Amino acid sequence: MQELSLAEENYLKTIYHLSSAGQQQVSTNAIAQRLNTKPASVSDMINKLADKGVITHVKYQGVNITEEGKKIALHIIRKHRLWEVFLVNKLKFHWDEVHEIAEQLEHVKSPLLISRLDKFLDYPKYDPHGDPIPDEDGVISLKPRSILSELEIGTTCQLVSMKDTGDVFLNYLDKLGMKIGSKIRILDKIEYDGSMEIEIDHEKKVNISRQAADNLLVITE
Amino acid sequence: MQELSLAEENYLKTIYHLSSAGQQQVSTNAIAQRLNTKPASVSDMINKLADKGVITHVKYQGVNITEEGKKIALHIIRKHRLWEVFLVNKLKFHWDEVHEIAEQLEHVKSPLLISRLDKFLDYPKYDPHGDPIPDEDGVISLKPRSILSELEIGTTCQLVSMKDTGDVFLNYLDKLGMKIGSKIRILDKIEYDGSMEIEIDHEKKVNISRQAADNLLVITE
DNA sequence: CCTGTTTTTTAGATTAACCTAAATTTATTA
DNA sequence: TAATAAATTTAGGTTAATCTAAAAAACAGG
Ligand SMILES: [Mn+2]
Ligand SMILES: [Mn+2]
Ligand SMILES: [Mn+2]
Ligand SMILES: [Mn+2]
Repeated sequence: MQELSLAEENYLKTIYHLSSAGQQQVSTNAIAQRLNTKPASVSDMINKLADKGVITHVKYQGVNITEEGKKIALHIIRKHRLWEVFLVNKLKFHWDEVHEIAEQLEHVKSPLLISRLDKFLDYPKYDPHGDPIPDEDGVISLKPRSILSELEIGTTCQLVSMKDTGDVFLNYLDKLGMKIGSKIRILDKIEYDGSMEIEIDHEKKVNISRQAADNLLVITE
Repeated sequence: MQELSLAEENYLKTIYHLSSAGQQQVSTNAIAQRLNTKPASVSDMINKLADKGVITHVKYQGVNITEEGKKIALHIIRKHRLWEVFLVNKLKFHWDEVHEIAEQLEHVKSPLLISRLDKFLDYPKYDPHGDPIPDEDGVISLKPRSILSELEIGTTCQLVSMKDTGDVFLNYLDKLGMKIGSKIRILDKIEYDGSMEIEIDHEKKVNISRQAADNLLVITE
């Protein structure tokens, strides 16, 4: 995998995001807008990235990211999202404060650092915004999400998002120590009212109502 | 405090290190050697840094770092050393693997990040190489080091280095879970043989011999 | 399907951080 | 102390990443 400069990495990541959002073909103007640069600067960079084989380009017709480019972009995205998890879960930042810092941290180069960080964070699958974290090979395994209340006793899963995003509910989850990325094991389900006894992050055991469990989206591992 | 570029930060840090090692005046060649650049490049950068007021320079006579420059340099060094502590204590890197990574991480800009990291690491005073970590104001409080065996019962201190650096001793400490930066509280001293009962990092209680305690250098807080 | 508007590229500059080679200053030592 | 050697600076150039202004191509509405 090639070594790209910081600027090249930011361009490539932006092109990846734009191409997986809209339809492949990414326009010069769209890139310029995202990166707060001028279209002329983008044209320059497009040539450089095309020379390196991470995108293809037909004059006046936008760019496409190549397989190699996609792999590199996903590797940067992996680093970005892992650092975001670190900032929120370990350093206690709020999820809306971490993007800019991760934007810097994602460029740190070290073969070992990210795998150690991944382990330290206990191999999270989603970042604090609920976006999936690609694996070491750049693969995003977007397993279908389940509603917590529908899972069986004994199942282990990871919280990925909430249906109800109201303050009251989020505060309640906060009090329980539950956040996106938390590992949940279902210890028991009470037939009477549908409430559940669960274990959060291998440490805390709590009871949650049927109503709460209906609003928690998780993936099973 | 000014915003310096990555290259400027590396130059300034190098100048600080060279000037606090030898006598103030730092030569162009010495800087070039440290940074693996050419003297001509150093001359360029010297002008830039002098313009910004972080060093002073008299042609053909080397540079001196100013008070402002010192403060900035110490701030970068603080970040470098805190990241080193993170890499060793949290990500389980060995102390001789972390320098290059910290060399990159030290340049991440965020007002909050470092104070949160400092807290997360429990306000370490020394990095994994035994070098002191400057505080937020860039002050290094190099308290005199004591020998553990000479402290009183009830004292809390932090391990900063070992007199005996032989493998056997270091392995023994490793087994006890004791490393540079560990907090040690003296629970009891046995008059009979001078051995001590201590608590390591607020969790583990162990007994160490007089001989071991004689070889542990600590600072009291 | 022509023509005005938008998009994209090209041309030409600038700034930061380097370099080599040559000039200049300082240091050494015969 | 004069000349040789070493250190430092200057001159001139390169590459990466940006910009403005102008040219060229594509698009779109009548
Ligand atoms: Mn970035
Ligand atoms: Mn995110
Ligand atoms: Mn550095
Ligand atoms: Mn160190």
